[in-house]
Amino acid sequence: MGRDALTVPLIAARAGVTPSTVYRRWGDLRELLSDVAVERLRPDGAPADHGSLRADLEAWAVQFAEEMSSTAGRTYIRDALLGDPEQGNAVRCSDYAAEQLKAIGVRAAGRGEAVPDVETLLDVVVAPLMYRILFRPSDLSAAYTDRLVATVLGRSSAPPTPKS
Amino acid sequence: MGRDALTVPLIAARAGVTPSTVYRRWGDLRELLSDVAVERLRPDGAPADHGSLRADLEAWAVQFAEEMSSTAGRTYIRDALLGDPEQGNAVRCSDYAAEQLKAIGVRAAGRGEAVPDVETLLDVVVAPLMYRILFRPSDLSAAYTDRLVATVLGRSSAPPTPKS
DNA sequence: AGCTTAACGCGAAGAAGTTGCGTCTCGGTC
DNA sequence: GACCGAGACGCAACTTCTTCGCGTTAAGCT
Repeated sequence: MGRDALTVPLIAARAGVTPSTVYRRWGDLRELLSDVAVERLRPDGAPADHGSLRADLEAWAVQFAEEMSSTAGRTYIRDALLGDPEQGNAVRCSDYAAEQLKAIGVRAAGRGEAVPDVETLLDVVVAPLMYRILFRPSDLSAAYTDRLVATVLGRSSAPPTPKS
Repeated sequence: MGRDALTVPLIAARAGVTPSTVYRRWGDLRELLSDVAVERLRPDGAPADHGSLRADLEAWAVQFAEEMSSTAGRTYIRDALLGDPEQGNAVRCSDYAAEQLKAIGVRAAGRGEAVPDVETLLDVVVAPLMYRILFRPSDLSAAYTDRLVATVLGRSSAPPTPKS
């Protein structure tokens, strides 16, 4: 069935309940889709270990870019952003990325590597990717993501203001 | 009247036409709001001249952050993003920022200053601001925007890959 | 066992979205 | 100057979604 032809009565029928139940629980189709989107955007597991901070970040960024820039990914992002005016679901999406980056950072620190702040990673790697996905149809090639990672690694790797 | 209580029949009545006319022309309330949002997000005029590239960028970034992070601004951004699956309106918003940055850059070049690439400015200054506005409720203080500007000015100011 | 609370189904009423048809106006053409 | 085609709009009927009150059921607690 069509994605944008989705309606609350259809979902209710599929779920075996009446539409009023769905309306009472979620109040709106957008809120429901927003919750669904957040669930779909949740990362599967811990980011893969490639042996070095740079390799981990590059691999993660490439995968992130691919998933988020796909048609399905962009739909989920838009749904997540739209359905919740309180930004709760948007924050959740950002937290997913932050958690993954945090895990990569902890692992790198275990290897003795200098690790950039998560906030810095969000600003330098995630934000440009997301901005381009949402606002500009551009190529998010591995070369581009690698450049972003190189930027953040070439910079002050241990900022004086740790977050935790 | 309530912002989210807006409906096509209301708009049609205000415009003195029948709802079917509005539906035929825009097809959807979201598309209409998207077009309205883009119009509202259009910058008023050329960015102010403060005598130096750094001052111009800082002033522009602060104003941009204030406007976009306000309740009205975020609503417009969301409307613009949401109403157009083809991303045409989102691209338009990004182009607005790019044009402003371009103007600042041209002016700085006229002064003999080294000017960062517009793409770089978008990645380093605009993207983090927009990402935080959309995904993270954080303070977009002047200190933060200044730090973003300092980052982009401290970096390679004339990348080897000019865009135009 | 009896009570409270929350959730659901049901059905009606209201509002929004959709469509086909007729009319009008604006161009261009003979 | 009259005719004709295209596009846009109003009108109205129809479908679908959305909301709401009421009665019922099931779960948890005393």
